[in-house]
Amino acid sequence: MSKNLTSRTEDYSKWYNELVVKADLAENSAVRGCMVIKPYGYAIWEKMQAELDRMFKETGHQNAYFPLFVPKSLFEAEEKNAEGFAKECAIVTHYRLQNDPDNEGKLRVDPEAKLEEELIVRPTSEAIIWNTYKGWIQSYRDLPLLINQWANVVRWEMRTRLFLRTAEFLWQEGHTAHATKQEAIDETVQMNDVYAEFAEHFMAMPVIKGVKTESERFAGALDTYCIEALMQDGKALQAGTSHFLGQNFAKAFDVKFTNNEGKQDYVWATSWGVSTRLMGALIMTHSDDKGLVLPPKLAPIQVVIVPIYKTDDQFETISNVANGIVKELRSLGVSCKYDHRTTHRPGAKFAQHELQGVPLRVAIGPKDLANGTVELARRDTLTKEVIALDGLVKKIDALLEEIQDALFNKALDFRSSHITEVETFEEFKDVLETKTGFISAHWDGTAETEQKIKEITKATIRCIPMDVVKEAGSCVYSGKPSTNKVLFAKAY
RNA sequence: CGGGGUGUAGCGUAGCCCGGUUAUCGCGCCACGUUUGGGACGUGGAGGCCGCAGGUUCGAAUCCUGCCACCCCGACCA
Repeated sequence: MSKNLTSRTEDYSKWYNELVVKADLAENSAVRGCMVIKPYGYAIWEKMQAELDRMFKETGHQNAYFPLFVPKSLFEAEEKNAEGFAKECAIVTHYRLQNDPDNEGKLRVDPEAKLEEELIVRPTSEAIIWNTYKGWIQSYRDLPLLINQWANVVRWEMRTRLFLRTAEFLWQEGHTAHATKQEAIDETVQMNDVYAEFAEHFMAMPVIKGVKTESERFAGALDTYCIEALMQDGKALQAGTSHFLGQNFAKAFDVKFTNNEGKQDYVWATSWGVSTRLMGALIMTHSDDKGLVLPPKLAPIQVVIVPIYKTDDQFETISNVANGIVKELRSLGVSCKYDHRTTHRPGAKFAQHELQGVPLRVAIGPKDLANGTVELARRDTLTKEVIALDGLVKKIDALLEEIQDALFNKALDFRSSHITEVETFEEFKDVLETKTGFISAHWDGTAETEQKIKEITKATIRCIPMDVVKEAGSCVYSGKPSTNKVLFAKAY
């Protein structure tokens, strides 16, 4: 099992390098904490993007694009939001370079080219988007406005972590405007559900849907809904969030509309997002020591065929068989690659495809040609069997579904066995130390208790689950009355 | 910004304490040959401002000073 994967990249550098490299572009690197996503890793992101995008459109959303730069005056308009992000902003102050008179061959910032107003590189786009919406919304007939943006954002974190907290990351951010409070709340919950469905159905990653406590809430939101996943090392990961913003942004950016009674009102808002952090989640949910394990629905290549041969004649015959299989699989919508490289031996190819997490591998050699068989190997169980070439394609099609389910069930079993109900603080600390995972415990609802528990144990309240059972109890820390249990965990 | 650690070839490293031939080894890379059912083997080859800048010395990867970068632990973190 791969533990503490992202903070110990050196241990996994071999296969991490297949996906991504940490940026190291210059000696005095300003791009520190960013990442270069290599083609194979990006192909996984594209698969995720495509499915999410389809789900957004099925729920009535459209894509649009807004500027990278946010003028400071706009950024500061919604106070809580600005305050929340102020400490992690990259700021553009100048627009021109010039030759450095004191340092030949070098450039310097032209002191004459100072911007009148600084531009903030978006850490999130609420400000620029709501400023734009102001001009788009006049009547209830313009609502709801359901827009999503695929973009990059920059958050200058003091400490970065590959995939989970990079200084620049790719994400999508949905920003919607509604005529009523209830409609906005419904949208917030709906999009959280979409995220949960994506995580479970495509990533094969079970998640817990819930609501954040006030202290974990998005800056400027009235409520933050989230999906929380559990990684193989027992730490929780916030995999997606959906925010009910109330009328905060509408008031800050003066976005009013005339309702069907002819009265002016501020619109109700939501925002929701998931990022390349999901790739970290995918890796840390399924991978093993041999490398990635990808669920078939997100694998850029679902089946790889490796030829084993001695002579050119054999290679040609095997290639004919392989190309036939490729054609058949593709007609079923299975993505398939025939690895006909002559520069690598079979063993090296096997290892590489395992590293890249290709769900199924077919090997064809002289023995198979003689017997009318192939060797079929599963990435998730690392098992292989020799089966008849006849019926192979059907078998593969069924097996891909089986693997998708098996991965989800394995992850679900792991999570189920790592949710522990505790009644006392001693138990709480003990489970955190020895067993890890989620802890379900009573909490008195105060930020003070939450803070104290965090200081003592480093565990935070991940969420109040949507399906929480109301039951009277007493707080695991303070002993004060509580109406329901909440989920704690150490988190990334 | 505090505490600790590390910088030597694309990657991983030895050498540093105690200065002295042409800077060590493995992986990877290139050429040729033999190979090919789980990361092949042999022979040959390429690749180094030893993090940067000063200093001490006949001589510095090694000693001294300053700087820079990275990693880990904190602080911070929709």
